[in-house]
Amino acid sequence: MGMEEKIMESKNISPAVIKRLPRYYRYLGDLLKLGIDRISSKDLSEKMQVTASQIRQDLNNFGGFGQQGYGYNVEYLYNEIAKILGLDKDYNLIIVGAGNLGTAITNYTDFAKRGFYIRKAFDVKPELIGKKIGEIEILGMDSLPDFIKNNQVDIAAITVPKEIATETATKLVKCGIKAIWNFAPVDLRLPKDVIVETIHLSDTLMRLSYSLKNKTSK
Amino acid sequence: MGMEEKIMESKNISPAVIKRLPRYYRYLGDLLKLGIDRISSKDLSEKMQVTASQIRQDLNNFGGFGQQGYGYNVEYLYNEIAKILGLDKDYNLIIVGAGNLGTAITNYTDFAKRGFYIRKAFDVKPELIGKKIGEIEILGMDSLPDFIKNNQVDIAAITVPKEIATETATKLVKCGIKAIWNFAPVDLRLPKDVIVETIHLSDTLMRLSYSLKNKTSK
DNA sequence: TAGATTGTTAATCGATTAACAATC
DNA sequence: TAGATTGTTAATCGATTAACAATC
Repeated sequence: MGMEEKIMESKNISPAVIKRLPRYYRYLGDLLKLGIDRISSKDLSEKMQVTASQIRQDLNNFGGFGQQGYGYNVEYLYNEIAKILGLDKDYNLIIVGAGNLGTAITNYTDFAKRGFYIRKAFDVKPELIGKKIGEIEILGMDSLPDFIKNNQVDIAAITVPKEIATETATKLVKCGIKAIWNFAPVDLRLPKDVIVETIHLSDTLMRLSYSLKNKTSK
Repeated sequence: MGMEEKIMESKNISPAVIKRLPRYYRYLGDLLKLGIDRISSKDLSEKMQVTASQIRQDLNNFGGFGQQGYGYNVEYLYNEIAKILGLDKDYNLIIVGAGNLGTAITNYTDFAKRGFYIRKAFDVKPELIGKKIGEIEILGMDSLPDFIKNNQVDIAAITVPKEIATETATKLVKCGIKAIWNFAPVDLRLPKDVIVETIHLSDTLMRLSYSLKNKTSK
C-alpha cells in the first residue's frame, strides 16, 4: 500500500483544487507574517470564506498535514503547499513582446520574490532592441532560438499583439518551450505537453459589465 | 407565463455560464470577421473544444437564439451576447495607481474598442501628478473624490501595491464606486453591492509551476 | 417533404458539504 | 483524561452531457 502510493505520485488532483492552492498559500503567508503558528480548518475557513470541510478535503489530496485536536502548523503547511506548487525551486522566464504589458510584467519585482526570474525580453521592433527594462535587456526576435538553446528557459510570457500571438506561440514551442504564460486574448492550441496559462483581461472586464448591468436592472 | 418571464428578468444564471460568455463572444467575433454568417452548435463546439450540448444549454439560459434545422445566425448571436454582457453601452474607467501595470492598462487601446474608456489615472506620487499616459492625465489621489463626484465613473481599476490595495478600495467605495477591477494580489472584502473582479497574476504563475512540476515528474 | 438542428428534459458526472469515528 | 479537531466516508448539490421530440 505504501509502495503503491509512492509509485503513482500524482493521483489526479481535480482542477478546482489546484486553482485554490495559491489562495491557501497566500493566506498562510499572511498568517505566518502575523506570527500565528497554528490554525484550525474552522478558523481558516472563516478567514477565507469557504467551508472547513473544503479546506480539509483539499489538503488531504496531498497528505495529512494536520493533527487531530490541534489543527495545522502554519509554517509547516505553508512550506508544504510551496512544495506542492513547485515554489521550492527557481524558474527562468522570458518576456516575448516588450510593449506596455511586457514592460509592466518585467518591472513587477514581486514575481522574483517567489522564484520567478525574468531573464530577457524579446521584441521585433528595431528601436527597442538593445534597450533595457530596468535591468532586463531587450533582444531581437532573431536571437530567440539561440537564447533558448543556450539557456534554460522554463516559462515564456507572451505579451505580443493578438494578431501574432499564435505564430509567436508556435515559434516558442518549436524552440522547445514547455510552459507559456499567455496574455494575448486568444486560445492557444498547442501540443499537449506544452502547458498554457492564459490571462484574458478583456474577459474579466466583460464579466464586470455583465454584473453591473444585472445589478442596476434589479 | 410570458408575463412572469418579463418580471424576473435575471433568473439566476450560474457563474460557470457567465464565465463562458466572453469566450463565446470572442469566437463569434472571429467568425463574423471571417464572413461566416451561420453556425451550428456542433460546428462551434468543434472550434471551441466544448460539447454542442453545453453551447445550447448555455445560450438557452438567455433565450432561444437559434433555429431548428439551421443553427445560429452569427451576427445576430454576436449582438445578443454583446447585449447580455452589457457591451451595448459605454463605460468610464479610472486607473488608481499609475505604476507599470496601471500604465500598461491605460495604454492598452483594445478596451476602448469594446466601449471601456479610461478617463483619468490617479497616483500618490507627486512626480507623476500632472504627467500623462498617452492622452490620459494623471491626477493626485486628493482629486479622486471630486472627480468621482463630478463625473460618472463606472469602473475603477486598482493597480496600486498590495500593501495599500485594501485601503484604496475602501476609499473608492466611500466615493461611490460600484465596480472594481482589482489587480492587487489581495481578496477585497467589500459591501455586497460593490462588484469586484480580481486578476491574480501570481496565482496563474503558481499554477504554471505546479503543472511544470507534475509533468516532469511523470 | 426530408434532413438538420434546435430547445429541453433526463441521466451522469464531478465537486462541495455534512457527519462522525479516529486520535492527538 | 476530556476536548478539540482532523481525515475520510457518505450525502447533497450543481454542472455537464446525452438523448430526443419539436420544428424549421
